[in-house]
Amino acid sequence: MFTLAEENYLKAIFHLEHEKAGEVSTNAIAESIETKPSSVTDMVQKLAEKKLLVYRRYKGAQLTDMGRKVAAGVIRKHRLWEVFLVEKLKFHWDEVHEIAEQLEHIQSEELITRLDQFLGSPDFDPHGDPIPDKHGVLKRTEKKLLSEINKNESGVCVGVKESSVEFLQYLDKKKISIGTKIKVLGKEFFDGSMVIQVGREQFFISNKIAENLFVQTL
Amino acid sequence: MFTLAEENYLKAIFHLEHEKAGEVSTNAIAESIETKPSSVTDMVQKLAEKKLLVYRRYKGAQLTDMGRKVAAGVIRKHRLWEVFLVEKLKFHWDEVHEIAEQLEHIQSEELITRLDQFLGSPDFDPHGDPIPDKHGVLKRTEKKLLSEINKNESGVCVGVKESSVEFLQYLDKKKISIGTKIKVLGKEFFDGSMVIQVGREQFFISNKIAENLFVQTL
DNA sequence: CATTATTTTTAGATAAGGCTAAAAATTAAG
DNA sequence: CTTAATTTTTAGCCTTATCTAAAAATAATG
Repeated sequence: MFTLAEENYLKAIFHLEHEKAGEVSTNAIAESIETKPSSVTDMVQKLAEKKLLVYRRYKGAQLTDMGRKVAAGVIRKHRLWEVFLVEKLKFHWDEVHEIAEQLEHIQSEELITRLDQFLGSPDFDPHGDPIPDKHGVLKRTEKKLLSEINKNESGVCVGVKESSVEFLQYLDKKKISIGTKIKVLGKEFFDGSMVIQVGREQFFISNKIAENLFVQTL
Repeated sequence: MFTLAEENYLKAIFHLEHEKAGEVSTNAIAESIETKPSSVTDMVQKLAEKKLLVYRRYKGAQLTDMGRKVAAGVIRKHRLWEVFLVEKLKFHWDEVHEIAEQLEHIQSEELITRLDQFLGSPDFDPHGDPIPDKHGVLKRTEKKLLSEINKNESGVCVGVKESSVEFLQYLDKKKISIGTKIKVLGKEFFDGSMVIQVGREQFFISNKIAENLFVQTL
């Protein structure tokens, strides 16, 4: 249906549109996709002819409903494959991106339907990013930093901002991983440190920790 | 490492070399890969420069050890993915070829190592074709038609020649599938019909059945 | 508001992979 | 063993996706 290059452009534009509203600039696409602006101009013109996006010279590009749907489909595949790699093949969550980058382009509706079933129709990938449903709809969720959560609120850990070995090992030690529920019991104005509850344990964390952990509020 | 087109050429030549010995002709490659002879000439010259095959003008191509290894690697991936699709995603064995044709080009040594483990290091794909090991070595096996087996010999069902629905349903009814052990108890010269043993059952089959069932003798 | 600076586009080139048409080798046939 | 048929190769062109260099549009600045 679409070429590898086309899918990659649509995916990049989709992500950029989620970062800031309005038209996506040629340079922004070029940077995100690691190519030259002139190449981007070429490609967006082709994609515009195919009605996958609206393009205004010198202004930028904006996905059409159709373009958005195609992009979401690619992202859905990417994230489902990531779940497969981590859950079934026991890869570590930071090793799977490149492989999923290839797998996301495999063309077969049926394959994805069955893969999704096989994985138990997961809602999030191993990095805590939401998986679009088969219609390209992203589950509307509020992903925030733990540091933004108020006292007595809680959220589910869905990812990390930093992913250094030290940080991941710290989380491991504290038994925090994707899906772990965290409740904020107390919050110190002065330095942003917190007391949180994880499972039956309650403990203190510094602001540095809270600023690098993404949680999902329901 | 290698492009999609290169891998497909190497794979096709590998298969053709197994069909008949000696150099593989340009036309044969063109037919197998559904392309024009002139395109084949072009590509084999490139592959010859990369030392993946030896090419003599007007004579044909022959894989080098390296070319053979690359081809076997692609075939290994293809067949492992087929096992995955059938065993894990519950595809029917005649639906998986096209998808595996895409998956075989995913580049990641580690992925295949883990996939192989996940599948329990299978020796055969769902069609009964042997899966090369990680060094590209094919398990030396004698794949024959059941009709070629002598009285009192036995073999393991590894595939079918014909794959019509009627035939597959017949096999189903007789509880014959990939991996089923079959022993030839008697053979009629006159019409090639046989009496065979499958599990604890003994029954009669016609020559037509015996000529469309591949078995593996050890 | 006129002049830089930046961003974006155009024009022309390149590499991979494929095609058609015509030329050259090889093989087959009389 | 000479001609016809077949196979293979060469030459030239096309498409996709990329690049560089230069031109044009937009934005920023004094």
